[in-house]
Amino acid sequence: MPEEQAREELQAQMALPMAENAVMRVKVLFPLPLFQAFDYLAPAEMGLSPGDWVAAPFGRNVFYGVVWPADAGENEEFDASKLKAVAEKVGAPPLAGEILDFLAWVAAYTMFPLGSVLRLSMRSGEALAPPQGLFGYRASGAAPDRMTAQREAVLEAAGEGALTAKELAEKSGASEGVVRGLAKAGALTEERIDPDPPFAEPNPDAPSRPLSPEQRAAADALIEKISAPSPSPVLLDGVTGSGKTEVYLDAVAHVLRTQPDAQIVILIPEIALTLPFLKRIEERFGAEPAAWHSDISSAARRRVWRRVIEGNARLVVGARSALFLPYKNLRLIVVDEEHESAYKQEDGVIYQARDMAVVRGARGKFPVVLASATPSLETVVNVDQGRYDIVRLESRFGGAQLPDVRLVDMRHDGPEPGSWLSPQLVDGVNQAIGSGGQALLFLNRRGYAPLTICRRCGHRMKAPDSDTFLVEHRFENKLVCHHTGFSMPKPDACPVCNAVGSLAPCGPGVERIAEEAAQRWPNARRAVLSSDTAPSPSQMRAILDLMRDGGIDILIATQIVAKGHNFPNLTFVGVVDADMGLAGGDLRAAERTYQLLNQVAGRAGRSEKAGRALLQTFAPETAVMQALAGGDRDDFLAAEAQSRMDLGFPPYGRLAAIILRSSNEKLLQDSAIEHRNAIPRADGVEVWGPAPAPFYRLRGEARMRFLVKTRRDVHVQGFLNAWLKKVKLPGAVRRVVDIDPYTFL
DNA sequence: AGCACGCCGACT
DNA sequence: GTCGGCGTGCTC
Repeated sequence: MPEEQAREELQAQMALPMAENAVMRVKVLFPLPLFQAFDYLAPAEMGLSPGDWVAAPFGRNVFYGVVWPADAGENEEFDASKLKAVAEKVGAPPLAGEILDFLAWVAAYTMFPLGSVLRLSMRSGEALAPPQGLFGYRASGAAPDRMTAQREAVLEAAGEGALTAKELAEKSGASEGVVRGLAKAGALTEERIDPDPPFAEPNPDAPSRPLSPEQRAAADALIEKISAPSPSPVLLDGVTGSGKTEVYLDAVAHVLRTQPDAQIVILIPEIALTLPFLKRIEERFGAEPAAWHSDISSAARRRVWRRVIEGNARLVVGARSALFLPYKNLRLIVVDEEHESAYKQEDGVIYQARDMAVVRGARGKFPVVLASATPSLETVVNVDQGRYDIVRLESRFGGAQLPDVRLVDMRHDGPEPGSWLSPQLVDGVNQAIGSGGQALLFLNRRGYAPLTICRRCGHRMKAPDSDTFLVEHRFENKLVCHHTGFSMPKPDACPVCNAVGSLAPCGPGVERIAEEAAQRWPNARRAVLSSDTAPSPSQMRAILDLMRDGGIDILIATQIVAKGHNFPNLTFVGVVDADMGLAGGDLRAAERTYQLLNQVAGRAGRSEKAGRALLQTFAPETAVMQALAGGDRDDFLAAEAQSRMDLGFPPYGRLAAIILRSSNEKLLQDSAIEHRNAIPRADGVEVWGPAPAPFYRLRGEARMRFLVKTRRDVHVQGFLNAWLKKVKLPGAVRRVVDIDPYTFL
């Protein structure tokens, strides 16, 4: 066994006093779900230090890992006979800067294994392997001995840069054999091509539209704040349509200009928004930024990862996972739409990317800019308490007016039975399309009806392996579970009482609103936009472009429409069910409703045309609805803050959820009881549960939940560690800790 | 994450 | 009598 041999050799060397043959011990962390790094032997001449990449035998495999810093005060002595040797040092640049510290912090905070957190930084599996030999061909200028039509076509196709045989064959229509033949004949020269071509340098001074005086002032204020020696995070608070993107891009330009080695990442919440956003960045800086999200190809992933760790990708735009890339010299993070719940990662390592961005900035002593038109309460409180700075941008760009937002009290002014649109809403649409404008009907619910109920026995149609109601999708004649993706044809008879034709749709989805719109406005050009009608980004783009260009009179849409789109001719927005997000006891429900509806209403009147929005609600007196109608965001936030303070909820207290799940219900219940019996007594801590999680059964698994609420000064992780280490988990029960839970599912 | 070790049901 | 199910535990 070469491994054993290597170890024996190293151990033999240890006995020798010569320094150049000395063996040292290093800690190696693997991207596996393990809580600690493991000790290895390595020859001193390998010159390993923390952050270096190595390959090391672990169990029966050899894995890539990272040399990890030794714990402070760790024993210097070690038993070499128990240690294996590092297999090799990998020729990739080391993890540098704040990242090791940051990863350790995230692991301790989220309570996930350190190795799992490291994996977030290694999401390009093959990036550490030596680059595959990739050869390309270019014309040598020499003519081949014999010329044929196909050879001619290939030489014609060979251009400035080297192209692979495959590319040349595709371009010329000849086979790869012809290409190789020409290379052999000396008419094409073969050369290695870089599988990871570098990113073009962004130009901070590329020609761009000048900022308005207000934008200029905001950009200057932002630049001043981020240039402080030890900058605080800055909230860039700008109403929809104020051009805050241009403002923070100006700050990005400043960093690019003044720090020639600096890297910058802009985090955005939605992958669907990436393409148009990338184009915008490219226009501003005259170069394509490095894009990172879960959907990119493995080749692109590898390229970005390598260029990022080398420090050669200076501007990265990405989804939340881009925060964990191994930047060589990260100097600025921008979190766009910081209030978006998409920043909360819910599978694997559970984290809040916006909050972790702030942590990474603090560890690396660089600025973090949080941008939003409707900042989260957490961020606003951080500003009020002086932990964050703020820059405000108050007026809409180009003289556009904020829409006039009013409420329809559904208790008195609701629609006729069998209809979902109140007379006022119908009137709003009529006025808009009658005067050559466009209307948007917003309902954040896919499908035709959210619930199907048997009129005879009262049975509600549920997914077979989950506690979720099936949503009718009439276009496809299916019943669909929106949580698990289960779907079935809509049955003719009730599966419980067998009554034929008794299954009745309850409540509206966008498809049902579309049906009503078709009856009311048969001559208008209508379209439905949801993830069902536009499953791919390009289909979505097509509908949005059609809307922008005036090809649609009435658009019926879910929240897809809320962000980042500009419809210059949209003059009316009707919100079918403004109360929808308020049900369900989520502590951020009101805040999210405010953010979403404010954003939707803000779609109207983005150019010179005045806009109007009507919100149908059964609770017009609530603080959210009053804030939406009166436009006083600060009053609303103050009311929200007060109620969270009264309840001791975040940001005035801390929350954590423990979720136990298992397909073995008996084991799950026993384990839940065992957990309850082990809850330690602690000052300033309340534990609720065990309670069945909402959707108790999901994909055949049952789930129980504990909710922990503590005072802000309590170290929740310490409490949880003390508690959870007392309970041994049966293998069939999975346990997940969610620090700062958003949804309690 | 892998992978082995270890105890209980249907097969050559 | 064995093959193999996946529950449990370990990897420097």
